[in-house]
Amino acid sequence: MFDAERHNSCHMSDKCIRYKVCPMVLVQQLLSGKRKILILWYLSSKVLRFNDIKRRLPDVTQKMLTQQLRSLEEDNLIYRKVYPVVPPKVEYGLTDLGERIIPILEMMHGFGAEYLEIKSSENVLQRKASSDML
Amino acid sequence: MFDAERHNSCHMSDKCIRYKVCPMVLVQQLLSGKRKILILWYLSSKVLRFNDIKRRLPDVTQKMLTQQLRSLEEDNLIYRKVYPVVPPKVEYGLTDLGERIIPILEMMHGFGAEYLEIKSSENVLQRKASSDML
DNA sequence: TTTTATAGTATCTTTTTATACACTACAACC
DNA sequence: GGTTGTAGTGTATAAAAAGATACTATAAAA
Repeated sequence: MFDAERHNSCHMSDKCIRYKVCPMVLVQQLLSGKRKILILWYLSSKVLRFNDIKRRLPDVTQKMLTQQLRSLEEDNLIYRKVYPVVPPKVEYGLTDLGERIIPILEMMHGFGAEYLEIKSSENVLQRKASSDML
Repeated sequence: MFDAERHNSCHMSDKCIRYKVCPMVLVQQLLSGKRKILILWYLSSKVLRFNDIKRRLPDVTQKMLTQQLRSLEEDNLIYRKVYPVVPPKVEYGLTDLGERIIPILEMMHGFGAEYLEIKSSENVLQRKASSDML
């Protein structure tokens, strides 16, 4: 495993020095999962049940989703509320800590949209350039 | 692989509808690597050479770092500039597109710091509570 | 009566990711 | 003449992540 405490060579080390772990290394660890950002994003609009999340992530297996959810729960970014009913009902939502990520998620969404805009305009230019060559 | 085009069940789908891919799914793909966020973070302060980055990521092997860098380059978030000298010199830096991520990285850093604050104050409380029980 | 739905767990296999280690070129330094 | 440094590549192996599939309980609906 990647040992967070061993490196603190961040260019904000003046601000980081008070922590044993570099905040950025921590964030990298919290968010580096194949679907964690998306799960947080879906939960940022409302509380969802297990299958609600699963439906939004069509290519995830139950096992993997459970794993990712447990990991986010361990990190205290989401909570898990079990209703003792049959059939089972389990709700997932952001914790107070998790809600602090929402503005970051919103910026990411904005960035993704910009990225797509730029890429598509590049493609338009490329198509134009290659048709000009005919 | 995880097929970005197959899901668009984002709660911002009104804004996403113009794209084939949900911007958030794209961002998840761009950033989900074990060290991508950190690499971008280090490059956001200045242009770095291969070994400069490697030194900042003590637990990464050359091969893995090369792989991550190539992937970021493919996604057009970083550039790679080779100087034809001996010994070799290669510089990595953020592209224009990559620079647009900087504000997100800065917020992440802030979030990480908050997270650590909260966690450490919880630990203080925990330690206090358990010592009170003696 | 059979089917459907929920939120999982258990087991096995495949795929992906990561590691260790050896090797390259050539200039400059000792 | 031997060593060091750079930025890699190549091969083999080990570890981790992901996937497929089958299975659970029980209520309610068809």
